[in-house]
Amino acid sequence: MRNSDSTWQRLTEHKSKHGLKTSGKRSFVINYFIEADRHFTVEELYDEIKKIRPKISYSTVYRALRLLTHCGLAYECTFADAVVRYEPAHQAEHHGHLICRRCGKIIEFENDKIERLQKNVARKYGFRVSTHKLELYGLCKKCREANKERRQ
Amino acid sequence: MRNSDSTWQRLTEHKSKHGLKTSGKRSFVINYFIEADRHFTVEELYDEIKKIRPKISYSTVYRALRLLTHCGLAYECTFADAVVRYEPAHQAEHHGHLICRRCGKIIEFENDKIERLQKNVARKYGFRVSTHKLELYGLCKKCREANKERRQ
DNA sequence: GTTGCTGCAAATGATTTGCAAGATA
DNA sequence: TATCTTGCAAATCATTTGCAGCAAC
Repeated sequence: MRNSDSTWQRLTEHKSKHGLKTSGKRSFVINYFIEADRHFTVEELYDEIKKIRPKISYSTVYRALRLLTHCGLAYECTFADAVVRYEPAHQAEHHGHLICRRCGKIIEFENDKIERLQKNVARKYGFRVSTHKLELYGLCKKCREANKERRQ
Repeated sequence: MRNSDSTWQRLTEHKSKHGLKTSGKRSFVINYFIEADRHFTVEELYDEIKKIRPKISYSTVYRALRLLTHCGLAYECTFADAVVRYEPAHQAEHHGHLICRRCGKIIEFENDKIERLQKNVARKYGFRVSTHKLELYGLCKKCREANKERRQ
């Protein structure tokens, strides 16, 4: 399912719809993001790409991410640290995030039951839900243990 | 429960702990926010306050909101429009938001079942959850009806 | 050849901060 | 009097944009 033909199809459509040309640099950024299939801050993405293709500029990374957002292949997501991150859209659609407040680790999860309950709640208020965002903040196992040790 | 003595107690503690003095302007902003008991962007809060106390500056509003955040009486929350909002802490702790993508209306809700399921999921991954954030985006009843009318 | 893409530097917008003057303790 | 608070303007930070030169069609 992931990064399926439909991803590339959507890109092609977007390209022809907006009269875009193909460019090696932009393609590289887009591919890198899609293949990595995980969260990035702009800085993280730029730094990783710079190691491989040092001539790609910050602007190009920004512009590629904006393109991905516009054609629905990436979502902006802002966790509690107020830093903007981008995540592959197929991931964003049906999952929540577990975020460790100490080490910053981010785990994704899915849960149909929660989703069904969300829809019920929404209906009660006359809403129809199209997307949702669920973030659970706390401490992961490692960090809880690390905290314990420090206290001893 | 809301805006109980403990709110003012926490403010007093924070004041003495950090050697703050009492100032009419800062108190006004803090009071206004706490009594209003709802979400604000900085701009919204500033604009409303300016009507009543025109001599209060943007900086003062910013500084008051930072103070409230630091002593745990307000939370920053960023919905999908990427605009920073502040909300009273007692509200943030146990509820989700329903957000209409068309008119921007924000409704709060609580749901124990969802919370319990969240804790279960977290446990499965070794996490202990301290706070959570649940946002459901969609269309409210009014906006769905408005959309229908336009289509006819 | 026309139009899009890129890097750079400059612009923008939100937020923070330094500082001098005013207010509180 | 000593220290905190305030408004203003300047600084900062992330992000966007104008433009001249390069690249794709």
